[in-house]
Amino acid sequence: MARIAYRMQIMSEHTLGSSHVPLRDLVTDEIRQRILTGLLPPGERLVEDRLAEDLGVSRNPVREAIRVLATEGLVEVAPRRGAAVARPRPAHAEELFDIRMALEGLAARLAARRRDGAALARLRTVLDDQRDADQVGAVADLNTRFHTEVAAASGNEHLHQLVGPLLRRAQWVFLQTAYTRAGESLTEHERIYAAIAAGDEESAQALAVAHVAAARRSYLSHVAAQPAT
Amino acid sequence: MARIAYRMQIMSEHTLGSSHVPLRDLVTDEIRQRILTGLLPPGERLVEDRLAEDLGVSRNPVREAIRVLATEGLVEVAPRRGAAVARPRPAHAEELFDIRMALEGLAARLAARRRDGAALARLRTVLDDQRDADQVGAVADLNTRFHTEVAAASGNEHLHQLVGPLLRRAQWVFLQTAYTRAGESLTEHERIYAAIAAGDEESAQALAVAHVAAARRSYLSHVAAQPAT
DNA sequence: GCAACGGCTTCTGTATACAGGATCCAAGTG
DNA sequence: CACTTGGATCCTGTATACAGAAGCCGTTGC
Repeated sequence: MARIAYRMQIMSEHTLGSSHVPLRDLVTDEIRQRILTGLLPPGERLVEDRLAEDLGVSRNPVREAIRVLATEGLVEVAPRRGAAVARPRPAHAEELFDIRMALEGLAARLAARRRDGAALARLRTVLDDQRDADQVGAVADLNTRFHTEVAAASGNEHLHQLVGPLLRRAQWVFLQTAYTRAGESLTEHERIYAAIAAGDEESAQALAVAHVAAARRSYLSHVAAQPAT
Repeated sequence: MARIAYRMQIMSEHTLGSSHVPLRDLVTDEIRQRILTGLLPPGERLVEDRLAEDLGVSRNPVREAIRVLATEGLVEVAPRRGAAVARPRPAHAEELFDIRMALEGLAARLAARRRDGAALARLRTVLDDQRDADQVGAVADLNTRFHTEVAAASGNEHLHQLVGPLLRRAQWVFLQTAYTRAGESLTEHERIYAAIAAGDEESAQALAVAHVAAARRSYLSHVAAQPAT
């Protein structure tokens, strides 16, 4: 309750009272964040009343948020039995990697073709932040952020819209296995950035695909070494 | 109103009273269908009260349906100003083609790798239906259906889940330009099917990509010849 | 004649209310 | 001892209610 109310406050101050972000959106973000950070673990039931009371709102915004999160794939709903945080199965991680290679490769290529100045600047900023980051949570967020920005830099709105949820799910799956790969990630990101900035479509795509493929290999050996928790 | 109630009836009979499909899902399907068939044209405002009365339900299921359709990208919502059927911009069509080439290429490859018997049988059925279809609406639906089934045959759940909405949007954009490409489509589908059935990953992917690329070229020349309606 | 202002209408955002299915526990029965 | 059965409880699905923002329209002042 306090939390949402607080953020609402911040929002309205920040936007000079113009925008009036609907509660439902704040609720959606909040629940998503709780899932992504592991505060709501996989399998946890999302009881509408409890969430509503916890966030200090009525059930309606919570319900709408749950529908949205369900179409994003973060929660699973069973009719008349309610929603629960989705349980990522091992196969899901592999599936995600396949898709990410295809889409992020495309995104990098399009970004290189486009070479949009503002987008490149944002990428540069993320990379600098990534270099300075040291907290585990921040590292993961910035990693996701970089990939998101590449998708944005592609100029393909749909692609950006698709990659967003995909990356969130990937980050979440990683979270479940307490796995990161910070060092290599940064240098590979730098290479991808360089290729995009140089307008080298071919390299950009190849590097992006290789980057995801490397993450996949690393991830697979990680889960193999440390099986089901 | 009658419509939804009727479908509810059918549903509950069909499933022997076990499933009890929530109204919200029926409402979602109904509105989506109305958008996809053009009954609700782009830009049309989705006034909750009117939809609710029209479908014989209250506003809540309608609201939840709108949120879902919004995350699918079929409707656009402006805070405090309500939802409207999305307006596809020309650039969107191109964006969709890029993404479809990447994802459907991947899907065809994975399907060829997998060669699942049941999935192949479903594909075969769709192709046979497609050969017999003659009504414009049916042709478009079956075309979409084939692509969806390929995604399903990939065995990659996420991919299937991603490609579904994508195809719906593509079909819808096509609808706006009153464009189809039935003949070529069928023969190309047959080739893709053959490659998948033969387990030829490389060909399957190449053919799928070429198929979408051909559709793109054809579409672009079509809209060039017959500009903005 | 035109622009600013104020009230009205419409619609969204949010809360509350109520009905009925799902689940669980306990007691009874074979 | 396992298995069913009845009821109580929890929770979802759906409807209704109400407050306040956005847009519209007529009016008023210049």
